[in-house]
Amino acid sequence: MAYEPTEHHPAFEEYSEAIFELAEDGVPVIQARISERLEVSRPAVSEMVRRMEREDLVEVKDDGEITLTSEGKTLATTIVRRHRLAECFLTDVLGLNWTDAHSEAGRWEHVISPTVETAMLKVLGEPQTCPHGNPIPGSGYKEPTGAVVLSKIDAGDPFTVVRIPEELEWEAGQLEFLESTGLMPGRSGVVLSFAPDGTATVNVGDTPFGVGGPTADRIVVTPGA
Amino acid sequence: MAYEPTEHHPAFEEYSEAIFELAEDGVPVIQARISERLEVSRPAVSEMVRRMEREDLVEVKDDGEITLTSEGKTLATTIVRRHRLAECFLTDVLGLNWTDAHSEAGRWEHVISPTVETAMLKVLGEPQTCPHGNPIPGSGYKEPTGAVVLSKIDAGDPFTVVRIPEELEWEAGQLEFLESTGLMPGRSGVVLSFAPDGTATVNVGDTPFGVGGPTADRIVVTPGA
DNA sequence: ACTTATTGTTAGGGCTACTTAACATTTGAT
DNA sequence: ATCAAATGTTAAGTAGCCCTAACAATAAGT
Repeated sequence: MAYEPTEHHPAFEEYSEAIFELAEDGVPVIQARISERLEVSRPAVSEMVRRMEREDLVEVKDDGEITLTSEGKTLATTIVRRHRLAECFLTDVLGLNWTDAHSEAGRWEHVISPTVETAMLKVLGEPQTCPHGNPIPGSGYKEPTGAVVLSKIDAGDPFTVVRIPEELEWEAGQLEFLESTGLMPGRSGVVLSFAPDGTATVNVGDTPFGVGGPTADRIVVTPGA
Repeated sequence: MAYEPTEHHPAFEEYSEAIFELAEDGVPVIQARISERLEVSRPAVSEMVRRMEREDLVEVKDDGEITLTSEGKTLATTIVRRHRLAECFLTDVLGLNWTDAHSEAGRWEHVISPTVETAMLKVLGEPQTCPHGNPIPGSGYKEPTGAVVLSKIDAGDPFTVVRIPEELEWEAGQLEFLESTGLMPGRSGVVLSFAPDGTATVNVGDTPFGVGGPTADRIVVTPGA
């Protein structure tokens, strides 16, 4: 019981998070992209953006680009931090797999209080990234220098996975696939070849497998083993 | 993100839980009591009860008594189980105090999935009660024979705390008080005296303290140390 | 018996967050 | 330059869950 609402409406949390992550992924932050990511209609986004503007969470530039205000950024980083912390917690403490952890964290992020957040940080030993390698805001994490996307690695060269951007986590089956192949942060492998359509063939374990062009364009790696 | 709704509306979860716990506490389950516990207006309860009746979660007897259908009972015990499991988890794994654990669990109960529930049970070693001593539905817990309320213990006699009913957990400051005095499940003490108004003076540690009549009427104990 | 308190219901709203349909505008491609 | 695609907005409506005000019925107290 005690269905205590959070300081901000859950929808505001959700939209702020989406805006933050789109920017993080290098996607232009416009209403249409938010509509796609949250799977809501464009009018719904239009209305929410207006409300968030009124509440001083976002600003809309003349060209339609949406940016978070400092208040909006605070909200967004709080939710993203809780999301990624929850993912760590769910995998490390509760033993969930990558995929489940991601979807569960999507609900947990809205109910984690400052008290619990602190307790989780302590139990986990102040992690700096989520299990997919994405930085936990406020942890002081610095992405390794020389990080590039997988598709930039030359055929024949080795690489080490840095992170799976949030954008890919949303594609159905993507996390399952990456987890099953072992293409996960910290793992090293070799790019065997590239097909004309951009598909990469890589090897991080026993068996080579193909990674689609758009996916290889997003996965962040460092050159070398 | 991924603000996935649970199978049932959160409000249905909340109402089912309230109904279950009122019955558990021996309070007649009528709309007025639900209204008080959930702190919503009577018309709101009236409407929700009608909707839950339509959805086959509850039945309303001629005298106004509300009972859960088997479907309603399933929902209620699920939520109560998750609530109490979360309380165990929050205190044992994350180190929260009694009071915080109770209010946090009020939100957690709505986001815990079957997968997480199973994982928590495993990590906690299949607990049978929450930190306040209330049974976790499905755990097979049996209340000790001879359990009575504190006010039934004779002055001068020893007792051991069994549980703090859910009803008391909702009173502001109650859990803080009980935790600070050490009047918690498993702890033993002695009833020193009863005042004419029912107030009990008890000792479970160094310093005797008073427990109000209505509270003493609810706390469940077993006679003996 | 009469008054008061308790309980449930109607009626009339409100707010949030969503939907579809329709339209206007902008952008891009050829 | 033109046609199509992409984008944002209005309008109108829905569902969920809540509110106050007002009223009717029942239960209880003196």
